Amino acid sequence: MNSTAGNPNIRTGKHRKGRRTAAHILEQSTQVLMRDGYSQFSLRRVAQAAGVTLGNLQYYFPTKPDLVEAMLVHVIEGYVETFDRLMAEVEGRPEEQLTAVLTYVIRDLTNPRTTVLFPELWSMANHEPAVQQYVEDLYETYRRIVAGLIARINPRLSPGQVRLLTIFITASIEGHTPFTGHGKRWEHLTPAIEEVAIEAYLELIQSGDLPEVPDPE
Amino acid sequence: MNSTAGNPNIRTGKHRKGRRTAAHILEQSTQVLMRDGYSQFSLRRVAQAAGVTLGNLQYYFPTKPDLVEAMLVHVIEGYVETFDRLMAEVEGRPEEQLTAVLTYVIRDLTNPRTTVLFPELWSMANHEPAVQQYVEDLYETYRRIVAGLIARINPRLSPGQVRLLTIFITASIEGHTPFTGHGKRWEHLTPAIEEVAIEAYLELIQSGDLPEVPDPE
Amino acid sequence: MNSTAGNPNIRTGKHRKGRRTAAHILEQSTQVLMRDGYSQFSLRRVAQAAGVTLGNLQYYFPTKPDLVEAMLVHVIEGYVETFDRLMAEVEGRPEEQLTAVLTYVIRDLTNPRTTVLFPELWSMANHEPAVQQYVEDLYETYRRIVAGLIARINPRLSPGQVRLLTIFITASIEGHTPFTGHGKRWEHLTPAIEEVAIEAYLELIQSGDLPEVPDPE
Amino acid sequence: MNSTAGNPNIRTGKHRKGRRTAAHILEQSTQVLMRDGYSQFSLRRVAQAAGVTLGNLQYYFPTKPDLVEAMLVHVIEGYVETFDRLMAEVEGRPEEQLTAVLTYVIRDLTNPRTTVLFPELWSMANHEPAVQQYVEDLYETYRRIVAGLIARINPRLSPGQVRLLTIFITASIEGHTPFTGHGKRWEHLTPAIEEVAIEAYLELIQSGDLPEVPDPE
DNA sequence: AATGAATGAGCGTTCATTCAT
DNA sequence: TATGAATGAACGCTCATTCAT
Repeated sequence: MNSTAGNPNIRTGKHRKGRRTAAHILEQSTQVLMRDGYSQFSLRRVAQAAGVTLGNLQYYFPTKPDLVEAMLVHVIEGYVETFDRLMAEVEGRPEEQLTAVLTYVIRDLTNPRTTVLFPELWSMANHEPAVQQYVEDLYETYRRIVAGLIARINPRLSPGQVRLLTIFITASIEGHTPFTGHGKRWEHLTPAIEEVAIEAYLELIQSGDLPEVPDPE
Repeated sequence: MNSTAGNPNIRTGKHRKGRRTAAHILEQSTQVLMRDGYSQFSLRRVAQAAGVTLGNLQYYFPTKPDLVEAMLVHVIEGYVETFDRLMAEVEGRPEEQLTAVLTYVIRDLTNPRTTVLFPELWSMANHEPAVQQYVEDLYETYRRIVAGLIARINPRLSPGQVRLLTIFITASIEGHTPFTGHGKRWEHLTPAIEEVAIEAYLELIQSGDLPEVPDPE
Repeated sequence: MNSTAGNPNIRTGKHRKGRRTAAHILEQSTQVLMRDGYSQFSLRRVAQAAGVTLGNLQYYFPTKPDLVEAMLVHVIEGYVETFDRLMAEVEGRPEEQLTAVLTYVIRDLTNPRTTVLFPELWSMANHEPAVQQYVEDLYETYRRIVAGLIARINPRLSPGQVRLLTIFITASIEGHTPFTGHGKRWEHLTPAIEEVAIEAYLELIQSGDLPEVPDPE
Repeated sequence: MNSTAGNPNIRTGKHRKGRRTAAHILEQSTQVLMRDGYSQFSLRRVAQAAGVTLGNLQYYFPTKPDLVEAMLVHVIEGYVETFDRLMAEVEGRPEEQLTAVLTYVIRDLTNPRTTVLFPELWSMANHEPAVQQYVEDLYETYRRIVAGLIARINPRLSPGQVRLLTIFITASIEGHTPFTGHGKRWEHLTPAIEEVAIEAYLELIQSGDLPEVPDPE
């Protein structure tokens, strides 16, 4: 899957060298976003971080939105790939699989990249619909996995209830980012949070004690 | 309590007219932050939104950090006052009081102001320590209220367990902002989320089925 | 002599308090000029240095040129008064009087005020005719004293020769400011320069070995 | 010798066109400094004088200190080259060589560039150490030439005496700038000053009648 | 006599973008 | 592919000045 297939402005490189340059720019672009925040994110900073000239950067990513889009796709691809790998690895009963997935996600919040990047994405999504779309897509991928496992754990749940539980669980976990993320005041509580969260969520799924909600279309 | 007492650069106005101007700038400043995001937040935009000249804006808030700080204090004060009012109103058993507080907070996520402002604050906090401090202070105020109620609901919980539960519950709720907030895809699930969340949290508090964690100092 | 008699914009104060304020502003104004240079000299800085509000400063000195003019007059008055006092003190033969005057001037170059202020005045004079006029007046006062002594030391010199010698001697001394002034690399040579200079100048005056120049009008 | 070798921020142009633009900016920059003085010296004025956009000017000289430094180097290089040329031309006995050098310098004071630029440099040097350094370097180049000739004219002088005489002579000459420089009241005395000065200095050198001073290290 | 409030211009600087080479 | 050159707009900030209080 070519990640930037949708944008004809972006050059991902025809020769080997060009491909490497484009990939390197994307990597450094992400680093700049993490280090400086979107408010200080500029093409010049990215070019400097990547060690290329401004002109050359704009040969690959002609405009700022082009670069941002490509970077988003790049970042999100990384997470999607990780999910795919994770799902290929975990085996056993659905309870164990869900535990593995949620454990991974909760621990990943303490990864500096995740701690910084996701709040950045949430705020960007509030002002740029394109970003909102990409972020939603990533979360939907994640949620589909979780929803599948929930449905297998408790087959009596209606589709609407599965969806509700999925939203509740995944959103709750994301909420820890600014509090138990990397460098945050409560980072050291991560293991305990892990335990409490997973136990509470499994209990909630299994009990099925949920309000009825209309099924999602 | 004078909100800008700490910053001698900021002028809050000595005459009636000046006081109105300064207050008006702060309000419009918040609107600009909500509308455009921090990456597009500029003194010129704020001045235009407030209908004052750039020079006049900087007469009251000489530097951008000064304005941002004052705006943060202004925004946070609003939330703190709301908490105070809320706590003065709710009566009854601690279970009912906690239910009232959490219900309020969950519903408030669908307030456009909250939906937009908090992700902005989370990302800003990652790059500007001063912001991190202010945001932490706000959350700590909120958490102290929640912790007090939790301890009253289940007096057998150790201080460390109370703290753990408080972080878990408050962080989980915050996590819904990008998903059930104003204009978000799952906003319509807010009432159901409310129900699930509060029931689950109360159950968790009462059961006391928690890992042991060192008590906070 | 009221120093600012010529400028109707300037208020030097009617009551005692006002006079003190105006004088204090002038003093601090000079300090700012010395410390920051004319390129960084602003009404705001002067007001802050003087501990008065901008508005109050502009009550006394409505515009920047007004303040600069008053400050110049203030500074120059100081030097003129010093000359007057010096001439009242020195007695004896004209050679000794001249020696006393030149010694004073050469030593005064190492006064921080003189070291900094005069180059400032020279450069300002090149761009603002009003400054040029004031500076010329000061130097003319000084030169008249020197010229008088030279003429008494060697009465055979024509007026043109006296003038020539006066210019040569006074200009030569001024030239040491950037080299033997306060904090300058050759400041420690000041005593030796003093000796060489005065001996050479006296010899020159007494020998009368000078080109003929037209008498000054 | 590449004049801007020390500053990696400055672009001197890699293509023919860019080199011309950078050089043109430097020239016009000097003109603006002469015309308006450092207090009115701004990047916008320089850009306008050079007929380039502000953005383009800052492409070559990213900051104001960068431009000032480059301009200083440019100006000083001009004087150093002139000295070199002068020394290559003058022949004969050291007395004649010194006469040629001092004559040149005294006459050069009436050059508008010199008349205006040097007082500007002296005052700038009092507030910006970098300028002080550059100016000192220029004078040291000049002084070394003069010192060499003095030592040859009177070999019995100690190194300390040579140094003292050099400072005295060169400083004295510089002092005439604000008085006999271009457009100054006593400009017409330049030829007579020339005669008096050189004769007096030669006499002083040859007599060797000087205080003893410690030798310079 | 003094302060507070406001304007409008100009400053140094950074930026996204375009284009020629 | 990549660099160099250039533009024009916007940014945060400082300033001289005016005016009401």
